Amino acid sequence: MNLFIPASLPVELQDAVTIQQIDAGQVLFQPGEQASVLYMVETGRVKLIRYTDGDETVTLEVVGAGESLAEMALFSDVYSCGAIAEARSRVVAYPRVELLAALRRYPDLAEDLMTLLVNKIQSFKVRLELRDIRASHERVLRYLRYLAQPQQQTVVRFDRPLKDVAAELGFTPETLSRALTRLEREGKITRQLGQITLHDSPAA
Amino acid sequence: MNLFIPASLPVELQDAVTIQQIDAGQVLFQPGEQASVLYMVETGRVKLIRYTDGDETVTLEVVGAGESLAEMALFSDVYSCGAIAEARSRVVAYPRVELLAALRRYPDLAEDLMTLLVNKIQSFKVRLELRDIRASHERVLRYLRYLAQPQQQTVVRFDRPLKDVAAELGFTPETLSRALTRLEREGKITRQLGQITLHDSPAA
DNA sequence: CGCATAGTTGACTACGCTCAACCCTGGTGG
DNA sequence: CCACCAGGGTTGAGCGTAGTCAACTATGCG
Repeated sequence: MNLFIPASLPVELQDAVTIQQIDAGQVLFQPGEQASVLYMVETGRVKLIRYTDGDETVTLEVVGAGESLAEMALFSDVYSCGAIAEARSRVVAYPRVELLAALRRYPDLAEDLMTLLVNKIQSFKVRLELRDIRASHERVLRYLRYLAQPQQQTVVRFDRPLKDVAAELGFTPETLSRALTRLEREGKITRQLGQITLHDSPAA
Repeated sequence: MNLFIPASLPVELQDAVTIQQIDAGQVLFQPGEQASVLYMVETGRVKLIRYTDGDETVTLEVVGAGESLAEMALFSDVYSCGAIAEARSRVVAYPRVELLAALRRYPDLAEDLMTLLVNKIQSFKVRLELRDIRASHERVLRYLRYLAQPQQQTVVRFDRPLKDVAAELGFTPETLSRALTRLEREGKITRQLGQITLHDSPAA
């Protein structure tokens, strides 16, 4: 029973679920809309954005495959931010009421969702921790190590433009670029063909 | 059925739960310890911290009354950060296995917890959004409005030293101080007796 | 072959950090 | 009761670093 594999769900939920294909740039929902659907990203990438007073947009979160989206739809009435696909994506849409009912009936499903939520909290915590590192090159280095850690690897490859990575780190593209060149100059990393390998990683 | 009111819980969970009094500065758990207990803060304030390479400590999160703590204890094996009471606090300790069992048996309980988790995700999102505002006075203003909004009020009163607030905002105490005086000078706020009242709030 | 976009590099600016001094309050002890 | 001290808060001066604006290159696409 896995929220990302519709076939594994109980039939009554399968009936309620819809799968949506969205192209890059397409809008999934806008802030203020009736929040009646919770999404899971099967493939692709969706970003959550918020519009500030000064007509700029801030990227709150980038949701990749295997992550949930708009969890607030479970208990809140309206979306507090907008969702736009960064790349062509497939998302599973769970209508709120049916999902809530299924969560009550199937503890496995509830546990699955709770795991997702807890993991998301963890990743937010990591992102906030990164923001507390002022020096750009150190923040970037920490970020790279964090990405490499799970796979126990020393190689990191980005599937998205560096400017998006910069935004996630809270930097401008220029600053990220300089940070990377500096790390390379210092011998901490090497770059080739868009993939980064880290050296001497005393992962804290 | 409310996770912060032990009396409202099913008896088998009541038996498993313990309530702890901790004084300011006291340690609840340390990073690396066996993560077998999830906590809810009844009263007081507990901060989650992480130790960086350079022996400094970073405050990841300040958990107040009515919030959960160490949710990762549900599914992870070790605590990834430490918890220290900022003030004398009462916390409810839920042993992991018993809690998981109860969550499976009582959908209301599960829903309650999911609400907590979703709310926490929301608050993280807000904090992250704040961090994207560079100018200190604007970030502070947004923060104040965010705090005032729920009570539909224009008055904010801090129950903790400004230096802690500064840390949560990602500033040094000096910067926060300057930002506040600037906001006051610009007529956006007024300060008196440690409480802040905001004016002309076009809450976005 | 343009055109758009991403990435890089440079020069300059701006703003938050650091260090320092100072004020103020509360608590402690003579 | 006052002297002393500690900590929080404020203010000032100078510095460092990320942002901004700009130009240039490289790549991909119509």
